[in-house]
Amino acid sequence: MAVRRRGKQILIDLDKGLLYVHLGMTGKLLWNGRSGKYTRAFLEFKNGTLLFDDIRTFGRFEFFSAPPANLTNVGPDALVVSFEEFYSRMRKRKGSLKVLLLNQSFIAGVGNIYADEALFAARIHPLARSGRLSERRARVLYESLGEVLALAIEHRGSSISDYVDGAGEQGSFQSLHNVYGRQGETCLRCEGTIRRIVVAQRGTHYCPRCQRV
DNA sequence: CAGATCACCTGCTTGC
DNA sequence: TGCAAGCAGGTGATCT
Repeated sequence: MAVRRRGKQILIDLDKGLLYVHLGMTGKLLWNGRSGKYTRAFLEFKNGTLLFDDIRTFGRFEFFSAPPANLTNVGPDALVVSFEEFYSRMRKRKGSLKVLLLNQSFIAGVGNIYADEALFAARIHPLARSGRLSERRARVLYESLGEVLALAIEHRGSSISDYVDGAGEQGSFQSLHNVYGRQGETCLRCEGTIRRIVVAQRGTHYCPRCQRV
């Protein structure tokens, strides 16, 4: 049984078929866990049971005996993509950078918090046009994104409320947020005040003073 | 086909 | 105190 990941997608190869899992916002996998109010699905194996719990039901837990070819129709993983590919594909886009970073077909694995944090680290305005970013600034963004994601993984992500993962642990990256959720507070890098706007239906946080278009 | 908008769902927070 | 309204977010459907 091989377990793979691409972006936010978890793919588990079974003897016959494929299990596709997406945790959405609040999903978690439990091995031999106790089923409860939020257990949405389970799969029994010879040596145990895989449970899928999900409070907000944004996740997916699907078994395919014959997986469709386009099941993983997402771009290269954000931690794997080369700068050359990142930049050349970015240049062809006309929309804003925030939207592009969230687009899983561009690169896979970046969520709302990490898009805001990466743009802040790179000093780039979330509404900056993707196709107009200089190569030098694109490289800063690329490196910032890698650093933000690596640090977040090291801290087991950002836990909302009292959410715990399948191992019963909380993430702690939320205490390291430099811009996400800090609207109205002073920028940690300059004298600006963090602003919150809505982009692509998502809360977007940035410093209007040190993040340039 | 790229981009924009809406809907889905549930627990927590806010306001009266 | 209690209850209603507002909010959060990943993605897929739908429309332009």
